[in-house]
Amino acid sequence: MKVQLQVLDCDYKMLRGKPLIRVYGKTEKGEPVCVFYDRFLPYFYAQVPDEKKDDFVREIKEKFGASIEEVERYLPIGYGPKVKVMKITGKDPGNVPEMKELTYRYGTPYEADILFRYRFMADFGIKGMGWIEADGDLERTDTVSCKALIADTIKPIENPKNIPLKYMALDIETIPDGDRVPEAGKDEIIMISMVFKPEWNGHDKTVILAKLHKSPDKDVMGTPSEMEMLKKFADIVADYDPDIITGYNINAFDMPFITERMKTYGLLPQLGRCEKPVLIKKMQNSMLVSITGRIVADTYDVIKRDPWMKFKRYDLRTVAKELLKSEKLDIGGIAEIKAHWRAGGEKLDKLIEYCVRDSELAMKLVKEKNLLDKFYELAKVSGLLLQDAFGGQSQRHENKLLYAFKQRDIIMACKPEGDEMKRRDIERKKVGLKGAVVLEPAVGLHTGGSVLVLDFASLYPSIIRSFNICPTTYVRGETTASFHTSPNNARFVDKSVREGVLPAVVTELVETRAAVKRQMKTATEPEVIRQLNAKQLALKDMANSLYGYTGYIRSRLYVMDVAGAITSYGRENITKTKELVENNFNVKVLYGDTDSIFMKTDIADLDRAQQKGEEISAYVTERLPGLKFAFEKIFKTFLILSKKRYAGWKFEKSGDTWKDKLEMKGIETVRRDWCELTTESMSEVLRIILKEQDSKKAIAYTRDVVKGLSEGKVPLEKLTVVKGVTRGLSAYKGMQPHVELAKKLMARDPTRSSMVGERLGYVIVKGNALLSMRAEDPAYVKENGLEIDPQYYVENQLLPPLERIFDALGVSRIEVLEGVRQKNLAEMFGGKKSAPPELTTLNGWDGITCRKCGWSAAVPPLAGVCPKCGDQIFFSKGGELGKFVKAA
DNA sequence: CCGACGCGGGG
DNA sequence: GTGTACGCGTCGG
Repeated sequence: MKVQLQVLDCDYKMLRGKPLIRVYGKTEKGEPVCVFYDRFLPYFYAQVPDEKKDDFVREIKEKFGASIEEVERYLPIGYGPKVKVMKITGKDPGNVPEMKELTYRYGTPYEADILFRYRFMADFGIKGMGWIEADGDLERTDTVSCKALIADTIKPIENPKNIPLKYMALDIETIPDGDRVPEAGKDEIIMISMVFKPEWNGHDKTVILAKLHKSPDKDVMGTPSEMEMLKKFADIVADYDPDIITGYNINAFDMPFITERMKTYGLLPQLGRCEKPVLIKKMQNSMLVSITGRIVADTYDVIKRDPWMKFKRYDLRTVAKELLKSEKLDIGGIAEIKAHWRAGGEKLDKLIEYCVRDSELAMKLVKEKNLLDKFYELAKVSGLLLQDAFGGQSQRHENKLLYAFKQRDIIMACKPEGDEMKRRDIERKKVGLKGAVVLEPAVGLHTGGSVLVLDFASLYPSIIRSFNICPTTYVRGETTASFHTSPNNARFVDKSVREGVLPAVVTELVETRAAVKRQMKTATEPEVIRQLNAKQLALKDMANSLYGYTGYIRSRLYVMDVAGAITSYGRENITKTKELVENNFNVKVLYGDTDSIFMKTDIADLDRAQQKGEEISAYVTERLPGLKFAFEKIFKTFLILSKKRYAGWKFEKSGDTWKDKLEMKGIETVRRDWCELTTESMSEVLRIILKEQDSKKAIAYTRDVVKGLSEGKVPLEKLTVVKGVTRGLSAYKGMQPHVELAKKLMARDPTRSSMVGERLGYVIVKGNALLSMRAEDPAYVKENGLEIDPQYYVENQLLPPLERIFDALGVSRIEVLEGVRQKNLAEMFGGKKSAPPELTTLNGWDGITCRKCGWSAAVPPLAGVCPKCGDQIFFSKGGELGKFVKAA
């Protein structure tokens, strides 16, 4: 029988001494199917000097029962003819690493570190999320949970469709004792929530608890123990049979935790579509979770890595609020989970709701924000399995190039190991890899006329294509073929001699993208347009990052000359362009970076300025073959502080109206350690400078803010900086304001068991203590009439970013602050530092002391406890102790 | 301008 | 599982 399916996953297992490939996928009808294939063996290539061949062949045959065939292939690096290499076929993929090491002792292995499943997929032309047709017989098996077919033939087929998948989002709650992050070795899971799309047996969600619980809610289910809950969880996963498992930070937390808890009870964590248990791999920092037959998609991972999604913090609270306008449920801090769990009743209901909400948010992120679309397409473009498409760029290029090399009879190099990595490190330190050129900026504010910005559309891909740059066209030594020399003095054969693989791949990516964009214009269904857009983005990603792979130190195709050639052409190009425009047009180049040039014209009219831009674009493009220098945007006013830092009043045409916007690069107005006052002042100063072109007004505005600060007129909310307490307080080494505040809060309220997980807002109050010690809770400041420290806010929050701006305008700090009332200035910068107000009222007592360690001081510390030992402190008078100083 | 730490998310 | 794979910000030199 024949079956067609979209490929979700692929693995292999050894069966009766032979590897059995298993391709997991879904049919058009949405039925999960696994295709077996048992006639494929692991192989790789070896190049061994003639005099060592006999020994090598004998040893590898003896040790591994390998069979050897001599074949002709091109080598991956350097232009040259095919050479004779040995194709070594083994019996077990597990032996290949050892065979590779053996080969290194005699010569050079190739393709000896390609994962077996990718070896198979590349040879059969199968791609992740692509479609295949298999012909074979139904197979009775208990190793996979879905229908299985033992295939005679497997081949890729064309089908642009994406099968609707089944999604399950999950979230667990645990209750560690004390101030710790939960540890699977010690702490129990108390509940697991799951959200289903589409629904499971009439449930769109379900929550299971690690204790018996009667609930009128059909979606809530108690179990006698954690172990029973975990069993139930595995049952639900098997019964629902999701394709995608998602959740927030499940790779680093929930999945490893569940897996380990199951193991402690002797339960095998089989959550996949075969007999293999969940595989958790911890790398230096992050975790890798593999569940065969399914895809684990961690929304946190996806969002954190997406360069387009920038947040102050990447916790679920922040991300959900920004992206979904939906919030996590508030249960009063993470430490409250235990109390809610123990209390039962309504409190437990609330905790259940809290747990469900987290799963719902993760599901919404995936489904409403279509977070996975691009990864489906990246899988199809690169050939990687969807699970692996979440990884880095390098794997995508590696796999894409493996396919391309194979089609051309070129063998792929292995990844660098110990010695080779050392060599590369040293080479890089010695020679260096020169990057792009950044033109010296004309620092300052540019007004009058306009600033045109033009840039080279996909510069590096264009260079790779135009100059046929590739490891396979790189000339080493003598050659009779015709070649050209790059600005960094590397030689590449002309395209007429041999087209490079990189140029061919880039061309395919760029042309496919153009075709997809054309399709988008005629498509009508939103669903289709979305998918096409994702595909277009994936193609763009791949095309633009291929250059990076050539210069990546762990690349299989790392040749400094090749990476250097691309950037050297880039540098030459932008320098040439600068000359071209300055010599032939009435413009002055103000700045340029890598592929863009900013030029000042005296044309104020937007339409005429654009016309000039188009003119320049055509002129340059005509003179630089293979590249397109495109008009991008106009700035009416442009402020440049330094390389990579500028702001401009941008105008872009949409339809036939001009839309304006303030654009900022490298000048952040939002940063997590800045208070709102700073953010707001930055934006306003930039707005005044760029839109009103009135630096006097900007200075006056700044003075007003400073004045407001010194007079205590700025609301505390605008001065508050929020930071999260992420670990136990004793785990912090250095001094951080929010941590010190947390310590104070704990001291003030002994009922608090932990601050971990809390987000603390703080302001800095007046005083002599170290900065961090002067962080205070805004509410406490209000209640007790404390004063904020205006000097801190002016010197540390407000002025540093503003000074950089005024600097570029040639305005000094003195000028900015001039005219702020003399009294305030003296108070703030003049020297004498005022003590907290209540200290002046210590009538009758002459100091403060700690009875326990003897610490003493003239003024009480804000913490209200001894800064040395944390014990209670007392008023003192002539050696006798007074009463306990209660800070509140 | 560097190299080495260190941290993120989760309960 | 034929794997070794961050990336940015801060701090001290």
